[in-house]
Amino acid sequence: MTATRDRLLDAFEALLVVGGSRAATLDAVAARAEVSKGGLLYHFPSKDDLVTAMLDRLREQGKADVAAMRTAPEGPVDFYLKTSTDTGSAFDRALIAAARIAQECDARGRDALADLREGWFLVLAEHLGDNALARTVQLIGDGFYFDDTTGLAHPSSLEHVRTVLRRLGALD
Amino acid sequence: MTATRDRLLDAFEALLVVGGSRAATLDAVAARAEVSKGGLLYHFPSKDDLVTAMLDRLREQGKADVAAMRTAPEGPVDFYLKTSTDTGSAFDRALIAAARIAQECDARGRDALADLREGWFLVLAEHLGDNALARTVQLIGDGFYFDDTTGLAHPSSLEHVRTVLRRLGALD
DNA sequence: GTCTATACTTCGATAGAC
DNA sequence: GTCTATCGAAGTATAGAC
Repeated sequence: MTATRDRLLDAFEALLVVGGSRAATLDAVAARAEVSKGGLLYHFPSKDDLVTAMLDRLREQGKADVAAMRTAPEGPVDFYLKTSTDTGSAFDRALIAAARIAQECDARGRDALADLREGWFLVLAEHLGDNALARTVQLIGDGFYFDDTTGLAHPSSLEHVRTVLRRLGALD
Repeated sequence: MTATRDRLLDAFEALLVVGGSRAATLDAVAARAEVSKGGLLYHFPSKDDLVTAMLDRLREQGKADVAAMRTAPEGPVDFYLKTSTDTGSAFDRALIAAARIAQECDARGRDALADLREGWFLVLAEHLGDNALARTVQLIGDGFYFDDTTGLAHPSSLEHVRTVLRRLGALD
């Protein structure tokens, strides 16, 4: 049954998002997924395995996101900005969870995020035909992302950024 | 003697930067500051007190940074961008340490960062006379900051951003 | 102001029943 | 595939000597 497995990964991500790395203990994950700790450790023999599986799932979601970004009707830039601010989606939750892991200076978390960012950058650079502009847009997305993960998000920021990117011809 | 106190705060910050929240245990802080755990707990009766003191010191450094930003010869925008990427300064270390705390969903860490950001934003908005542009510059700084805290920084990013901001007239 | 020794809790992980 | 019981290590904090 893969249902329990995914429920455990969901619980792990949710705890990372809400309380950070210290809050995402095996006890807490098991309790949230309504499984005993023994049950958890059957699916993931160690906490490292839990982290790895979570990041693997994120990579899958990331591939789908990049594909959607390429064909988005509103264009890749606006799609990228919106998903950088969108809070609540499963992908967003997985992304924030990975950031918590990366903040513990875990190389796997950092690598997973780096690969995702590489995928987004390629699409942005190809669409804009301008590496400096693409990198700037990516940094703005990182900024949204940081603000989200830290609870610093400002409601009007997205519209402000759109205004400025229109001036640069990066957005319709 | 305030020397030991500051050495303990330095050690706490350094451990947060290098290894994240889980690595910054009282044992590790005491060892790094070359003090016994009992010695540490004399200065900071609980870990919460250690966090509070660290954030208080950050606020002091933050006031000085905003003041320097106002009078920087290169202008506040370039000053802000540079300090957002500058790794290694005491202020930068304190800032990253606060981000680690904020990532554990600690309200004090989030509030300290929010206040700092408010200070920077006011200077940017006043200098640029354009809230949308100021918010965009701030997000770019947040992006640099996120990349630094996660080990995702890209060496050419600062020059790329300068290129784009010159197009916008936000930089000489 | 700093140390050692120790109490108490929580964490990650193992063993074995069902 | 899931549970209970338990272990050893590590975490925070206290007590009391110096």
